[in-house]
Amino acid sequence: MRPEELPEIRHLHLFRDMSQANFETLMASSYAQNFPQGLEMVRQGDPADFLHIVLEGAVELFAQWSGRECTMAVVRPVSTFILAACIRDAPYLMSARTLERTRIILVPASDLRAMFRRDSEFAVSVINELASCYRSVVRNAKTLKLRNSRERVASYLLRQSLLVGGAQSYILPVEKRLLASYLGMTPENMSRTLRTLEADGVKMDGARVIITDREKLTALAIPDRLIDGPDDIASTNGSGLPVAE
Amino acid sequence: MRPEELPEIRHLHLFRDMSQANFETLMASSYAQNFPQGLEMVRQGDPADFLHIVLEGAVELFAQWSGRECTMAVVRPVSTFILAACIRDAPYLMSARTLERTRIILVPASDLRAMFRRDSEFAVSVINELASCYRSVVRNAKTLKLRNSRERVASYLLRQSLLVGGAQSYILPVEKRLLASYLGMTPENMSRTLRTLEADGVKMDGARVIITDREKLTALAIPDRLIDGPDDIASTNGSGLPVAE
DNA sequence: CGAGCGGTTGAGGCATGTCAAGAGTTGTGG
DNA sequence: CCACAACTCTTGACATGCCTCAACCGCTCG
Repeated sequence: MRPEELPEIRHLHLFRDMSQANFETLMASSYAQNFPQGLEMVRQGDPADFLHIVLEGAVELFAQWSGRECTMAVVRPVSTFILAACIRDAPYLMSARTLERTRIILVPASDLRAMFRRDSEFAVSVINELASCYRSVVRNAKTLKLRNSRERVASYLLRQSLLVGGAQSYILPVEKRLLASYLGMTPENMSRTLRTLEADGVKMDGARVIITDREKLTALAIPDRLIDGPDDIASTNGSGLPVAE
Repeated sequence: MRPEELPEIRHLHLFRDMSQANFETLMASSYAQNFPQGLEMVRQGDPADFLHIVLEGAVELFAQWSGRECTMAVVRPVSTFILAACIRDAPYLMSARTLERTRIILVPASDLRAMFRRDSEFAVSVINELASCYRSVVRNAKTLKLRNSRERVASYLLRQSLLVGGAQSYILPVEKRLLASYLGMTPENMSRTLRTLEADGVKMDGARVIITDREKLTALAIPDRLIDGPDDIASTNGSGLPVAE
């Protein structure tokens, strides 16, 4: 692990409040690894041996069942993932693959579990992290059950705009097919939906989103702080897809 | 609060490992309340002032958006709910209403937050509880995105059978319309789906479920431990709908 | 006994998925 | 540098899953 990386990790809410000595202990047993693009680094069902910290690149978390597959989240630097599985000492519920060349820090789950028993500040950080992540997934479930696909797309596009400072135009942070899977629809349906949304105040130009009538788009998306944020810790990471650990 | 209720609460994983003195302190600042059937006791968006412990009755957690509404979970004794909101000192993401006459213990959120900073055993319990709940919701999201409504019904019916000891016949723990909402479908669609499932090894007689061909039903449901369990702590409570806090 | 509610059934329509084909883009190896 | 392969994205045609609206049954409870 490069010395200049330690402050980046230390800066995470999860590691910010623990003692310096304990942080160093935890990092001493961890190690870095680089993965090429498109590599499945975690397979759902495997025992959760390591907390993963993304330092560079991007990781897709996805789930599989009966030959089907769907994107659950995208994790970008600097964030952690699969904390809950590590804590429960249970199998991963999701698989992970790299979307780009990616650099990861692996923190042994057993050391992690030992550490929050020793360092009560760290325990409090873990509690806050898990509570935030829990709320993110609940929000996700709400949008899936309460909004149709058209509304999900609209609210995603609007929310992304706010995340980049309310910009009238921005570039999608992920491929459309991945976004479609994340939003629970097929790429074809997504493509058609984007076309019809031109009548509702948003237009695409390749991967560029152009909001032509924010009021109209807002009327369709009906943003709700109990679904779309404002976010708790850790749910924004640049991909627009909340971190699910 | 009745003295005989304390051991029931103490028995929960969440409160099992803290010191007796601290448990008593926490309970001393809590109080019981009885609600009639059909009362909305928590409204989404309200500040989370109390952790709720269900001692008797049943509580539905549901979410609303733009005039629509869906059931997120049902909580039965003895369980807690809305832990995460209390920890984050954030607004409730879900509303709650009683399905029956219900007795609840209210634990002030501020005392709760103070307590896990003082009692490190309690902090570890909170961590485990949150991690379990997180995993429950992820499972929930997986079933919503990976299975169609027919498969969700089939796997629910099969899973319930296992929860009551692999019984060939059992009574639905909740009304069908509520179950439909929980599974993300309309009551009409649920009714029709149950009818067609007769060809797949399960038959209804009112609220009674009769499994006529377990193998056939299993082939349709394709149970998966990464979606359907085996459960972590706290996800089984008799309703068959995982507790979402 | 009648109102209200849960459940069921039918008819019809819309939303979404599936299959297929083609355009555009990217990456790779000759 | 170009040709080709692989992939994303788009579009069309079609099938179907699911919802909506409406009516009716049966039960419960005031």
